[in-house]
Amino acid sequence: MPELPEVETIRNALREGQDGYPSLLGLKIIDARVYWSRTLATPTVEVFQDRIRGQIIEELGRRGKYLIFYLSSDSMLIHLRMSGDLFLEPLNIELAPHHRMTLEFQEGFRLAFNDTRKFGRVWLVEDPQTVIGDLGPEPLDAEFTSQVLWQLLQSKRRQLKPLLMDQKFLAGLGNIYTDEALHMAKLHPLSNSQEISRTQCEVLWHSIRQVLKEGIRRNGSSIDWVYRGGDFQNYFRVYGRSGAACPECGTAIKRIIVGQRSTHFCPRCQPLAAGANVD
DNA sequence: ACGAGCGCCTGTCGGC
DNA sequence: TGCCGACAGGCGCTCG
Repeated sequence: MPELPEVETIRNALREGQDGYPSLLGLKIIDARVYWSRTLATPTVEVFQDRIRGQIIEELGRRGKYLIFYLSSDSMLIHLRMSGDLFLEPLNIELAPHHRMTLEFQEGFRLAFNDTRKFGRVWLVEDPQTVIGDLGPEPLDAEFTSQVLWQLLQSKRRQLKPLLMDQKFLAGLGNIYTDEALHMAKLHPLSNSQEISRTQCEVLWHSIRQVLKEGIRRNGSSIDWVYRGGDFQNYFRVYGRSGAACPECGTAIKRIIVGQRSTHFCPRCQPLAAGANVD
């Protein structure tokens, strides 16, 4: 489910403490339980439990959509994929149906990784780079300038939307924030990366950062059965709004499939460059 | 290099 | 009511 803003929201909540629970920083993991073994990308359940027991959470980080727990001697990375969620709960309550893994603390509560669709993954490794080493730039970092984006766009010849969602190209954008950024930048999702002008690239760079920052400011989006307090879903310009009026010009938002993903855009605000033939 | 198709999973929703 | 397909915030793989 989550994209960069949702992961950042979770990271902040776990780092600062929430709902009467303290920050996880400095806490010792006294036990780990895994209820769906494939949730663990590496190592095996037995090794995971053995290695993580007794380690202290030193820091909580994020890279793209990965949440990173820096522990005493290892790093644990979590990717929530489509339906994953993390929350704190008392040790004594009954296990919810979709809990895949829990970490227990001596303070009497646990961190639960709940993941209906079982796509989420957890890694325990010595070096986080072995998991996140191939990710593209971090979009909100100072080093990610419009010039960097420009050079990246020029180095590829690909449809804009799948390219922006490619985590090796740029880390953190998913289906929602890509559609939102492309609408803000007035670019068609199927436009080719090499057709983008330097000026359009500048606007796209700004739009990507704008939608991500607004998502974070609103604590992410809450959709369907997953509600964690964010309200960015109430401010979507195009995502999930096919048939509704474009906030800029009133034209009906269109929905097409691009790269096997639902794609929402305004056919008037986001025209395809002449020559290409797509609705 | 690029894009399409499929697999991985469970659940919800709308149409008939 | 029941069934059935479409669809869901992701990503890795294979195949042209």
